[in-house]
Amino acid sequence: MDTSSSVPFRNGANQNAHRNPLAAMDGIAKSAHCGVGETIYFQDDPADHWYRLVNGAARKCVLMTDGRRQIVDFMFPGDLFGWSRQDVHRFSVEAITADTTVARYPRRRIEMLAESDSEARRRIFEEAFESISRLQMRMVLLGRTSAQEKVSAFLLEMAERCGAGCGNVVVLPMSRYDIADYLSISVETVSRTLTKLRRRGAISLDSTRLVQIVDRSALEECGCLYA
Amino acid sequence: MDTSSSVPFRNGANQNAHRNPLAAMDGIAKSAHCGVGETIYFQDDPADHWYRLVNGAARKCVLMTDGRRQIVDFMFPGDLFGWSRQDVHRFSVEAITADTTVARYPRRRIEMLAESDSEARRRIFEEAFESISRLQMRMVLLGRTSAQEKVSAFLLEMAERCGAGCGNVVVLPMSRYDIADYLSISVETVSRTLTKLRRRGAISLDSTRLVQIVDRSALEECGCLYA
DNA sequence: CGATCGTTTGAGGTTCCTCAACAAGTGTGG
DNA sequence: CCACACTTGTTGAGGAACCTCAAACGATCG
Repeated sequence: MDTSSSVPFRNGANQNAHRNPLAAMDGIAKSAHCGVGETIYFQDDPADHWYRLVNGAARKCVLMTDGRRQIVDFMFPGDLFGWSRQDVHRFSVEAITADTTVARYPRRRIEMLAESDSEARRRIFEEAFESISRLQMRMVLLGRTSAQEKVSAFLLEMAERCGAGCGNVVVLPMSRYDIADYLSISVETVSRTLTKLRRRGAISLDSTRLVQIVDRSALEECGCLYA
Repeated sequence: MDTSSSVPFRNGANQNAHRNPLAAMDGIAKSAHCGVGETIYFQDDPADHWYRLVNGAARKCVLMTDGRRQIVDFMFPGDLFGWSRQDVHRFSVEAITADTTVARYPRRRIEMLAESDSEARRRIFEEAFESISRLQMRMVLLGRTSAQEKVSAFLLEMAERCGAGCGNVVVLPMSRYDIADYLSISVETVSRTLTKLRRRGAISLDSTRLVQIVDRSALEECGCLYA
């Protein structure tokens, strides 16, 4: 937990240019490699940069006054984050995997770009709407009452967002603790629920982080309750 | 529940021009008065209009396949809603109070406005970020485990968003059922929790819909756990 | 090799959901 | 005007789901 230290940013170009509304600015973007648990930006840091995840995975979290942690979102390659209407970030973002790479864009320059380039502007807008859409879907997920529904929906979401190929094999980059804080249930319940899903034949757990969706409809029955 | 019928929109200008990034378009906006329970737009309706709540209150909801309803957000005067990256709305919006008034703006015209008017564009952006910010805060709220925390946070949110004057008197426009579906707890628990808060002297319930915050710090202790 | 972390499983306790009943308020029709 | 149905809100009892505490195991790392 206390391994967190701020990430040093370096100049450099980025790969992963697909789905990147800020591609025109990649020349001046600074990129950084982060170790596991390293903080990309802290809660209450000045919000004068936007970020784009180039590689790896990251978590966006809040720390409560009572010590509990909540994960608001996970970030995967291509995701844009760090925008804010406020002057400071209301969440902190930490790298999850060892090979995490982030590109950092100056907020002022982004605003200039959005002012001058209507195509870039349109794509930034789309990205923002995408973010709203994902948040609302996630809200529906969190609204689920039972742990089974939550975990099932989580697995389907991960298969969608970071699944390999066919979409039925998921390598989870995050720990059970992260999943628990993301779904607002206890670690033990996450673990128990996964075992239960495995016993039922809905998934197979080849290793702790490697989940294979065997019976997708069984998961959807639990976790995909909105029409 | 089945009183819902689509709202007939009429031409007309709007009051409540404060905090309205679409003020320039009010001339062509159509406004409508809605009765209690009337639907402003349905889930899966084509998303070719934006809306702004002029008066009253509304709820944005999803209907699950198992019959449960979830309320994603409440809308109050000034709030902009109905935008979507998709072609169809993913939620439905229904009026809560009898005196609800909504202004409807054609999406295509909004896009034109955003293209030509940089000030309007900036304000639309701000409104979108505000929406994201509120959604994330709400996610933190939903992540709360106990019913007390949820209800406390809810009351504080309502005092903020639709409180009268000093911010300690709240006239709730929504029913206990709405609150339950908003917080993802049962109606009975909402009712029980409110009585418990009243017995503790944190609030007073002058009538079922009229809540007065007596001991704000007691609520904040429960419901405002993020720093 | 010991220490720490992540994961899983068990036992007990608490919270909340479900079912049920009841009271108060509202609208309708006779 | 009252009887009636219906909606909304409150309270109680029982049971299920989940949280907390605890212990054990494997993996990783210094």
